[in-house]
Amino acid sequence: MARSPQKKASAPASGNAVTADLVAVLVAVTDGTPKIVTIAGGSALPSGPFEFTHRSLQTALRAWVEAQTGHPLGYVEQLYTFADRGRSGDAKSPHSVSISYLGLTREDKVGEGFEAHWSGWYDYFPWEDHRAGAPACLAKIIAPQLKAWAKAASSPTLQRERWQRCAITFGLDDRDWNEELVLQRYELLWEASLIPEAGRAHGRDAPVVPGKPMTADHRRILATGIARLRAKIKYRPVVFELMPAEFTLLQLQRSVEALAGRLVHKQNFRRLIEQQELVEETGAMAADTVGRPAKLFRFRHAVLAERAVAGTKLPLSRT
Amino acid sequence: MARSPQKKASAPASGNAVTADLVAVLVAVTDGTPKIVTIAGGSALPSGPFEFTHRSLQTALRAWVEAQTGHPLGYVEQLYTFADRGRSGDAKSPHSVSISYLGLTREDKVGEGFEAHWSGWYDYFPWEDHRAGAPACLAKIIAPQLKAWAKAASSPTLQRERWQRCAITFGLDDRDWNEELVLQRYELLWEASLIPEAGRAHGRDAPVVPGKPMTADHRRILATGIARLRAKIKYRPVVFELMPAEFTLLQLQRSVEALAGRLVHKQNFRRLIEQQELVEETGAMAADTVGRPAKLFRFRHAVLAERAVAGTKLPLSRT
DNA sequence: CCATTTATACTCTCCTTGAGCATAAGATGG
DNA sequence: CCATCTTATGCTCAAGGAGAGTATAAATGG
Repeated sequence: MARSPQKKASAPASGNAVTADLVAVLVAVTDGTPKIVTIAGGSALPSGPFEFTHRSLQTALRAWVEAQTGHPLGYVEQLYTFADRGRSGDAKSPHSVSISYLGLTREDKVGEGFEAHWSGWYDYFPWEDHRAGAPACLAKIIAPQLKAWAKAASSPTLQRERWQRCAITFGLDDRDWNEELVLQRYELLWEASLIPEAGRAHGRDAPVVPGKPMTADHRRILATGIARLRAKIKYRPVVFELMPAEFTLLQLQRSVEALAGRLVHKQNFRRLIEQQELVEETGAMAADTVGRPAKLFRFRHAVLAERAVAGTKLPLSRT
Repeated sequence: MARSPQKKASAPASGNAVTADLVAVLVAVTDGTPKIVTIAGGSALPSGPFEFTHRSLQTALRAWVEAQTGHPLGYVEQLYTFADRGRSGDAKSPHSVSISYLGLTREDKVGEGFEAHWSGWYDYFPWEDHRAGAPACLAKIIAPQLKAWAKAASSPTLQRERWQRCAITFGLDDRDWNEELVLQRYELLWEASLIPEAGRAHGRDAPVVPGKPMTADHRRILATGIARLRAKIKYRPVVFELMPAEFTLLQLQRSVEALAGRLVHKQNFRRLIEQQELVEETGAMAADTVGRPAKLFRFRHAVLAERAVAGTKLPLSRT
């Protein structure tokens, strides 16, 4: 337990040595697929020890990613810090604080000859992609398993409460799907022992929920990152960090949809983008297109000064 | 720099020992004043080393605060993790990672005989309280200083950019005040060397911006906490963590206004609270009141199940 | 020319939000 | 008892925004 304040003022105490790790969720969107940098065959997020030769965590993360990709990292945001005991599964390992970050780039910026590569994030969370309607695995696998878990509660009241939580979190029983609840959904599946990482004693069957697992709590960190990004794109112009220099409005829309995991109304999307003056025409038209050619746009960097701080909006509001 | 991923998988590395500190922003609202727990005569936030006898950071923080106040801590949320080198100002001190938390309680829950006591948070950020209109210090002191700082930039373009940032962030030049930009405002004042903690070489005058300073970066952490809370009350029912069991709608409104630092339209506030069914009547009426007696309400804890996750709203939207 | 695909311009309705008016129900001082 | 002050509470209204649909334009490949 931390000492109580009357015993000390504010100087940091010594002793209590731990190690500090950085874990990064590095996102890109290519052809309507949100991707993340993974290592170890897609079973882990890139991570490494933080070294204090840097002025700050942010600096360290940028330097690390730049060394890996050869390009500066666009948007960076701290996600969460974990310090759970035995986090690595080994109770004897030194205690470690893991500081996770979300970073946005473009896929083409990854350097050569690295173990790291890009994996689609829906490989890890297949139930999160609702662009073609609710995924089959939701109704066929997840909902029944959650129902069974709810039924297994000790009292009828608890059973009802459990199921209500499941229904709200996963949009079951005709409730609306809320794409921002990525972390809550993952944690609920964990609680119900439907996630391999939960590693509890299971009955006859191993957990059957689809989705690729990851080392330690990396999938939880990824869930945190996805949730944060899905929330962020609605009020900050961060999507543009994931776009090429020039793009059509449909490409932009597809990227937003890829991240949010749901479709948006095309005309309304354009209306919002244009009325906020987030983009400007380049004058050129898209070349390789099917159908009527679209104008090419570029991000108006001026808005970063005008409203980086003031907020923007995308048509992804709760219904 | 962190090692690049191709050299390692995901097991935490040893070496690189640091210490982990917890720093807490513990908030209560009494009589329309938002307060925080401070130590050292109000010059620091409560902080202490994290010990790994706890399962998680959250657990450690709760235990620590409970030991101090004798009551469980209501809402807890992680704020940010700092690991800046020389954070404590002493380059030779062991490197330390500071993990900050926001916690909500009630003032009456503080135990006896502790150095810790409550300080009004506007003592540290006088320019953040706009309930009685824009504070005088904004126009009289801050705006001129910022203007001088902007003028001091090397080129006309830079000068304009600086001033535009100032105007947006502080709502100058007839712009709207955005109460959520607490951290950006503090950082801008820091950048302009108008904050004692910035500790740069100053000209003839010491910085003159009003507001009590704090040790190290504690005031920055407090700014982060205020900003987070101001954002949060708009879409999560967290205000109730700060209210007594029974309250009138006006009391609730005053608490929201205290946190947000701005007034809200009374009738619209009630409309929103009631139509979301956040509260229920207790049947009793407020006793010690002036004017027509108000009904007493209590928080409907059912909404935590119904929509803890789904979101709520308060009439504090951007205009 | 046709169907098909995508782009782009409008329209329409419903709901939310900000704001104000009006009335009710207490206390207080004369 | 009345006038006045203060707070509570109910109701209306107008403007703007969001969701959804219609219509037309511009390209492609038969």
